[in-house]
Amino acid sequence: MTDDLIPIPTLAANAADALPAGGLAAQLATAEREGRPLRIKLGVDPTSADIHLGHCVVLGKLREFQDAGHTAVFIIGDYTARVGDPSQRSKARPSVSAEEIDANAKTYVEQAMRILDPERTEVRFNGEWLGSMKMDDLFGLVSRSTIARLLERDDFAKRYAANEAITMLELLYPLLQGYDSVAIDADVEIGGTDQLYNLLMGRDIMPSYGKPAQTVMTMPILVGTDGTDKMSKSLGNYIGVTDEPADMFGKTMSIPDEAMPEWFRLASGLGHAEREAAITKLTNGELAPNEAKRLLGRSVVARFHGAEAGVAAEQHFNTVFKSKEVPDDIPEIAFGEVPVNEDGRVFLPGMLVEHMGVASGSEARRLLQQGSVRIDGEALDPATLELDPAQLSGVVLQVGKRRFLRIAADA
RNA sequence: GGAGGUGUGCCCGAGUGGCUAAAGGGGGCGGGCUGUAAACCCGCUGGCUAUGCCUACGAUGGUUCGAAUCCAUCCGCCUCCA
Repeated sequence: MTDDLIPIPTLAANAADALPAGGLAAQLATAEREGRPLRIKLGVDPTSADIHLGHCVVLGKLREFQDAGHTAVFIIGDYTARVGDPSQRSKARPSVSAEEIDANAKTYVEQAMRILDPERTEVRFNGEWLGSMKMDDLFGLVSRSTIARLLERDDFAKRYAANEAITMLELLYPLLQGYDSVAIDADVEIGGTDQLYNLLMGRDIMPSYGKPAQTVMTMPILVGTDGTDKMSKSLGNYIGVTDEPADMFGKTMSIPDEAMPEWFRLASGLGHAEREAAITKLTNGELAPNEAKRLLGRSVVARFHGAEAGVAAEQHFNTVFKSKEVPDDIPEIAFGEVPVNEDGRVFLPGMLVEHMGVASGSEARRLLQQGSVRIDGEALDPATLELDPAQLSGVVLQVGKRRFLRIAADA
C-alpha cells in the first residue's frame, strides 16, 4: 500500500486494501504536482432511508480525502437501486418503489452530510446518465464483459452453486456501477470490502472508454453491536446517525470487548494517532476495558452530537445502569393525561401501551407479571392490573431498566 | 414445452388427522449477576380489560365430530432437462 518513495501517512491506514499497489500514492503525488484535487467516488444505493455507523466507515474515509483537499463525488444510485445490488442480497431482495427511493435519497444525503464536508461534495444521481442510456450504449457496455467474468464474483458463484436464483438484472449491476465511474471521471473509488468486485469492474472498463483506470480502496465492514454480524438495520445491531446520545452510548457499551479495536479504527471518528494510541493502551493493559469502551462511547456520540453530549451520555449511563437511579431527562406527562376508565381507575396495561411504548396489552401483562414495572423504584405486585389514579400522582413509572415516565402531581 | 422441489409464528426450522398458540434454535424482552445494554444463569415471547374468547401454519373451497396435517383449484418461490 505504501510506495517506497511516497509514503501515504494515514489515508490508507485503516483501509482493508488499496489497489493497485502504489496506485494511490502515485495519484496523490500527481495531484500535488498539478495542484488538482482528486475525484473520489462513493456510490450508495438508497434502498433504506437511515444510515448507521456502518455506512459511516466509508463516509468517514471520504471525509478524510476531503480534508486532504480532494473532491468527493457522492453518487446516489437512484437508478441502480431498482436493480438491487446482489452483494446485499443473500436472500430475498426487497424491492423498493421509485417513490421510496426518492424519499430515501433525500434523507440519505441529509444524513451523509453530517459526516461529509458539503463544500467539497458533488452529489450526483446515476439516473442522470443511466436513465437516458440508449440501447446501443447499453449493448456497448455489456459487451465489455463476459458471463465467465461476472460469475467469478464470489457471491454469484456461491449462489449459482447453491442453485439459487440470479437474475439477468443483477448480473448487470456491476457493469452499471462501473459505468458510473466512467460518467463522473473517478480517480479513486471507495467502498466496503463487499464492493471490491464492483469497484474493480469500474477500473476494468474505464480504459476502454478512454479514461484512466480508477484506483480502488476498500474499507473493512464494521460489525454490529452484537460483535459478529455486519452492522445492518434489518439485524437490529446498528447505531443510527440520528440516534439519541444516550442510545448511542448505551449501544456502544453493549458491544463485545473483542470488537473494540475494530470499532476504534472504523467507528470512533478519532484520528489515526489517537485511535491507535487507545488500542495500544487497551492491549497492553494501560487502559481498562471498561474505560476504553467508555472512551469509545463518548467518541461515537461526539462524532454526531458534539463532545459535551458524549460526556452527558456517559453520565446518563452511570445514573441508569450503575446507580440504577432515575435520570433527569425523561419524558413527562401531566396528571390529566393518565387514562382512566369508567370506574375511575387506571388500567395499567392500557397505560403502559399508551405512554410507555409497550407493544401490546398482553405484553404489558407479561411485564407486570415479571415484576418489571416499578413506581418510584418499587416493583409493583405482579397481580396488580388497576391502580387508583392518586397512586400515580407525582411519581416516576418505570418499565424494565430503561423506560421511564414522570407523571406530574395532581394539581 | 417437460420433470421435480418448496411455501409454518420476527427469522431459521420440526411437525402427515385430535394431547398444537404449534418442538428446537436464533433474535427480542424481563430478572439475576457484572466494569458493561458484554459473557453467563433463569424466565417470558400471537391478540383481546381475559380463569374465557378471537386470530394463526401461501390463498380459496372441500372431506371430517375434529385439519398446519387429507382432497381440489389457484398463487408465489426454486432447480433441472429441452
